[in-house]
Amino acid sequence: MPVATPDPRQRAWARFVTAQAMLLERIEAAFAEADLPPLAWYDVLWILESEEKGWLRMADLARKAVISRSNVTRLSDRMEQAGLVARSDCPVDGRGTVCALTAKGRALRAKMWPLYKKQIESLFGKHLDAREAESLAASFETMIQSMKEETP
Amino acid sequence: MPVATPDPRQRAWARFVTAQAMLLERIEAAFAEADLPPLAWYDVLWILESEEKGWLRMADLARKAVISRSNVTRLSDRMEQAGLVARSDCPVDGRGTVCALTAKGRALRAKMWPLYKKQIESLFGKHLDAREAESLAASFETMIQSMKEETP
DNA sequence: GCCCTGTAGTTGCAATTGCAACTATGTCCC
DNA sequence: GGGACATAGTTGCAATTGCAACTACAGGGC
Repeated sequence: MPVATPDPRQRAWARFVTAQAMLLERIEAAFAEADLPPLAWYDVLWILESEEKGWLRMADLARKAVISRSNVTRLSDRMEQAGLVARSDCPVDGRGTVCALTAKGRALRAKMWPLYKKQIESLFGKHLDAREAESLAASFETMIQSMKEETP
Repeated sequence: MPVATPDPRQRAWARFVTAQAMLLERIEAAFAEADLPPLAWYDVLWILESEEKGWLRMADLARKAVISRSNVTRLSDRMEQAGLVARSDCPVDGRGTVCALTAKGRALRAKMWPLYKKQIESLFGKHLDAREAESLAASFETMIQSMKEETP
């Protein structure tokens, strides 16, 4: 990732990559230090909690969490063992499995959020004014949308 | 990462996390498909090439690439085996090791760049105008700086 | 010079990840 | 209804990563 390049887009990319690595590293460290599970667990819990129904098919969960199919399987293996989610056969598709949030999972997410929020604010949000944050959110949203459509 | 939250900073963070995962996934896939090494290799090659001297102490390389100490060791093990870098004892510090770019490493970076550039442009740069790119680069730069200073 | 403490890099080991099978089921078409 | 083909999820295996020792050397105080 060129740094001396005059192209602002490439500069933006270079900073993005570095910032991304540093931010996630710090946040994971903060969770670990507080004896909390990794960010990926939070992500899954939040995704499920955001669903009205409280559950999701494995493949949908994978897509929303942006992780591979085998990765969701393993991740939910561990989370199920910890009692945070519960899997069961999908009633409408014999091949499918649904992954549902448990009360314990909901509680853990709630417990993790204050720390996560604090980290987001102090490492990330603090350096953005409302205007920049909106713009950044919009830009990333466009990229995400475009990548999603890429292979529909 | 709350999505329905009204706070634009949290929205920005949520999109950032998702975009980051998708972007890196796509780029890694593009490299893999072209039978090229992963992004981390490119990073190391570029970091070394950006140094006037063409080499760096292991710890500095780790810091610049934002990876752990043991990770640089392993990464440079593999890259050295591939002939892309060469390690030797540091002349001024008996404990140290320097990692230097080889001609082959330089060549590989040059070979990877066009594809990488294409990906950056089509997935990321395309969705930013110059103004947004500048702003984004500046914001991330601030975050990076702040995190670096955090533990000096 | 010698001891004590700190730093550089590496390595062992356990955990996580990715890719390529593999199994089971659904869907389409005849 | 039966077979071909696609899809959902899981699993084996190899590669990568992270953390905690561990070794080797540096630097300061005596």
